[in-house]
Amino acid sequence: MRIATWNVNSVTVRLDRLLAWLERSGTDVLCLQELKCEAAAFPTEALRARGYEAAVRADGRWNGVAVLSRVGLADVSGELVDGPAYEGATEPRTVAATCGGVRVRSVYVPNGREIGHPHYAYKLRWLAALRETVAPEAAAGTPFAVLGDFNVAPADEDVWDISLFEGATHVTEAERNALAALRETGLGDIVPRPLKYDRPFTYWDYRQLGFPKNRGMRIDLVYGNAPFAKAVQDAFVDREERKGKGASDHAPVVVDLEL
DNA sequence: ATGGCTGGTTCGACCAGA
Repeated sequence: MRIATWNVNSVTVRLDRLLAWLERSGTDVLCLQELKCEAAAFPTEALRARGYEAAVRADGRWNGVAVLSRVGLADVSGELVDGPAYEGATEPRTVAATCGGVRVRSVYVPNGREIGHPHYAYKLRWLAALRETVAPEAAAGTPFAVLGDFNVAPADEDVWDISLFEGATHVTEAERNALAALRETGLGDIVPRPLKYDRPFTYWDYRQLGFPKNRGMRIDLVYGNAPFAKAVQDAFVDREERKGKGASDHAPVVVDLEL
């Protein structure tokens, strides 16, 4: 089974590339983030025509997540346990489903904007709620993984030049501690192969030739429990999808499982 | 063979992304 996660940065603009990528990659289960569409505008029919069911949570703003599956889609759940609100709204940033015997949760962790900004405190609260929500599933004896855009680089080598990140979000001790607490529920970091260069970056800024110069970050992560990790045959970043006109600024992370 | 932002919204300057 092939499972992947991809921040598509607007499913509306990216639909043709999404459909082409699904066919080219042969992905069975795909966790999507940053849909930027209303739930009613999600391309359910186009995906169904290609054999994929979809669990979608979206509200038309800068978030929105989904799980696509062509191997079954059951036990869909949305909200975090005691999940925080931002400016009074509970945002659609996660959805979980069981697909072909694997429990997956797609996450789009809040960006944080700046240290000290209310969005940064929200990000840390959101990660704490994620930990509480996934703890029982992580402890299960069946394969489970949290996949998505975590907006945190787990270590200094997960950004192209750590010296440029002083005082910035995505690399702070508090954010990394939140990831460590998440892993303590029984989840391990499934680190993908980069396919080119030495580090498996998953995001490159659109500006200043970020991709050609490989000024990237590894912020799209796959955290799997022991039964999931045991089934992993391969994992890689599909950087080909970052190329060309009309690419998302994130590349898909692909994981192959032998169940 | 990869190119100096892109997408969405308040319809066109501004916000958010990271």
